[in-house]
Amino acid sequence: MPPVPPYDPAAVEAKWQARWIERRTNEPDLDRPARPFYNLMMFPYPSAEGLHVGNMFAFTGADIYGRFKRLQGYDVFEPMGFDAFGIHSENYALSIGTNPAQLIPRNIANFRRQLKRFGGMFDWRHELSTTDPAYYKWTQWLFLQLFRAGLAYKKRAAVNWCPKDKTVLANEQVINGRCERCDTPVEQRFLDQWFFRITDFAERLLVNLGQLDWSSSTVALQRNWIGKSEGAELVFETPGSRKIAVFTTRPDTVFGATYLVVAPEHPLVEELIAVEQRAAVRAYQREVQAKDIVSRRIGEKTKTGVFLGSYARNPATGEAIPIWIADYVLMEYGTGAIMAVPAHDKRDFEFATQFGLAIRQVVKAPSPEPLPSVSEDGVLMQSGAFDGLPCREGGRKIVAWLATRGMATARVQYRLHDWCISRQRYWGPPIPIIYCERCGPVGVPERDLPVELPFIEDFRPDDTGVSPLARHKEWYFVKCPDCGGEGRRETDVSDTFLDSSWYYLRYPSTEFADRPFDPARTKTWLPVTSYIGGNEHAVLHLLYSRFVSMVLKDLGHIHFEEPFPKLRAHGLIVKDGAKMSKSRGNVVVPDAYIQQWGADTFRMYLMFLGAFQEGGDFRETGIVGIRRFLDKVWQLAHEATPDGQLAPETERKLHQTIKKVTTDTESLDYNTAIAAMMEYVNVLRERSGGGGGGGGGTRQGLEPLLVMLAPYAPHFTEELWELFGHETSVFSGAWPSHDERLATAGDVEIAVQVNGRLRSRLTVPRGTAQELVVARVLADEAVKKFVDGEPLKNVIYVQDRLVNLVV
RNA sequence: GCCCGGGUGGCGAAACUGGUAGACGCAAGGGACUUAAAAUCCCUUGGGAGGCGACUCCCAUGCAGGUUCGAGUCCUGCCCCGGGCACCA
Repeated sequence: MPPVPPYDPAAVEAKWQARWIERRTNEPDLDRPARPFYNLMMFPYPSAEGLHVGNMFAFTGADIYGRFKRLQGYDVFEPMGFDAFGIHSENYALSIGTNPAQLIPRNIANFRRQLKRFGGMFDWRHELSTTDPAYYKWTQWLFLQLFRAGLAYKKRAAVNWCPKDKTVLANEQVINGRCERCDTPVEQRFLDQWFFRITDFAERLLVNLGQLDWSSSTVALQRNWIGKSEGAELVFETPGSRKIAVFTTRPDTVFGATYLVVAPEHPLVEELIAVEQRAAVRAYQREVQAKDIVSRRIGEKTKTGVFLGSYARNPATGEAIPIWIADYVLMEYGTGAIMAVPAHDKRDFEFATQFGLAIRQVVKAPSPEPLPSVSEDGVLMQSGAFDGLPCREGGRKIVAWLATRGMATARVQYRLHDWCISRQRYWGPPIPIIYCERCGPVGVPERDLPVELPFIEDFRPDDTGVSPLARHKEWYFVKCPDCGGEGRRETDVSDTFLDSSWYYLRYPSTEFADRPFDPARTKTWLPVTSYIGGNEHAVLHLLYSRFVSMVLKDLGHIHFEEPFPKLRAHGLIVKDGAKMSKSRGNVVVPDAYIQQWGADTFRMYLMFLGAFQEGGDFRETGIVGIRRFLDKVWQLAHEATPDGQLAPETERKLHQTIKKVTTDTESLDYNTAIAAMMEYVNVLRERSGGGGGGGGGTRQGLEPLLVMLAPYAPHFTEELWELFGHETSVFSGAWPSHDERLATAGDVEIAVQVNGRLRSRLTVPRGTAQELVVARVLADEAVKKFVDGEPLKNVIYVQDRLVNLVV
């Protein structure tokens, strides 16, 4: 027998990557697929550091699934692209003094090289980048669809402002109330911003969650984010007949409302200030405004607030109660005003204690507990005619009673806010609006799209609080498309999440310059068949994408409203127990590992690290185990005989392996699928008389293994598939099916217990009847010792698994 | 504080609807081959006790209880770790 050539991953992988391109292996027919399968993974942000192992872990897992579906006979479309706009890129570009327009293409080129090297089944004909004018033309189009449908509007809203850098900061750039770059305390500033009315879709976004086949963790994150609360709006009247509406989830506690709090920005504040409190209130309002948004929202230890000097009537008790302003009440939630029930709310209790306000208990908890007692399990007390009622029932009755006087309405409240899409920055698609002195804000007509982002030498944000685009005069001043009069462009760019909210629609249609997505292609390929990504995008990206799909469906552009009926979240790869990040300096780049071990080994190693949907800690010990496994398969294949019957045990193991690898790959349990293939290879090797020569397996035993292994180690299996004389790709083959009869043939070992404790084992043919098993067990010395002549009280028999004698 | 995960050998992890805990892999120890090393192959490996030995018994899945013939798995109450939300009324 000739010596087996060594397995040289670099050569094998280069050969097959070239051949896949030549043979167009990864390019499905997008127009006439027999069984379309859109295999999507979350596209990366092309950082300067390059693709890290976390990206590769995610993409490998998704790629395995796509290749698996391909082998099951689907026409799998697996595209890849780059999410390259945004503050991330811009800040990095600022820090190294390069324009992002020059930086990003370099980063993309590097990512593309890495993505090709790891062996993904990507259809590169359909690559896209969100920074490409051919792409963002349609991002702008999307904005205009929303604008024309009345779903985009402008509103003054608070932003974080660094007074030293004179720029708007994203929330992530504010660390402990200070600018992450210069450490200056950050302030709130109010600027006009574009918003999308996503809150109009809150209920639909919530209800639809019920029909989605998604990882439960992701569903929970979305549900929390939407944050539906059911409660009531109650009205408190002032002696001057001003009505102050409050939202509460606990209308049952209204008899315990001893004061009101309104947000410092509440429009009624002006009318409610008593003369003698004017100075104090003004000072407080200024103090609140000087805080940044982040630290205001993340509760501080001590509460602050000021008495307005006026009173309102509690609609239940008729008492006059004081009105305060405090920044623990937020203008953007509910009505911007609350009824404070210090006995039954932690925050109100803290505030009341601090300022010496009345505390009145109105709920009696089932077991005595100190105030504040927030449980809804108790019954009402000190609540007039409602005493003794359980909280929930009492709440409903109180609302009904107050409603007769127009003082209450049941209502729901969501915590979801409208989506602010404006960014006073440079690196994004310009929002396609022109402000005309005569016509107001006018959408840029479609024929004038894209509104190209001009190349600006100095793209730093400046002290005007508007985007650097405003400095580019010939870009900034334009004619109004409606009346031809003087106009100016909107200088804000849009949020990166708008770019990524529709990219899955673009992939199948990238070659069409005249439409965002081709109707026929969209009909064929969407919604996405399988979407795999990380939970870091569980909320914003996925929620915005769902919202955009709903809008496009309502406007008649697409035929579905849920873009991702099936979604799986992969786990996170961490390093030394911590998330990989540039600042921690623990980012692991895959290149060196691929260089040393090859892409196939490294792919499998990442998948073998732990459960795909749970993630794990990256270590390098153990890579060699995968390489040893591949070497064994390589050896077996080279020594394999062309034919020959499989031994019964081998055949049984093969069918068990097919069964397990099929179900495990389907459920993304890649680590156990790999383990099953390892077990099978161990059996083949025992059969063939160990390694180092002697026999090898047979092709019958190995070909199904190669197919099952192909999604995991695509280059490696192509090479051996070819060795076996196949002229087409292993991915043109068919996934093996198992024969249940063969998989379960043979003997089984049964556990023998006495009183639930394992005392012996017994090997019998599968399917042996209880009587026979029990008879043999009772004859067993090891068992007799424990039964000790006692009569059997009970015998538990689990077919083919266990017998338990109870004495 | 609330909502998700999770806690199993020296390490990464397995374990179907409750049914032989530790599959698979790493590391470690011993042996074979070799002038030697690497590579490869074979054996051992949760802890404890007993036996020359094939073996036998006890303990063991974060902690404390419970349900059950039987619990890593179900229930109750705690502790710890990771992630998300967070003054959301």
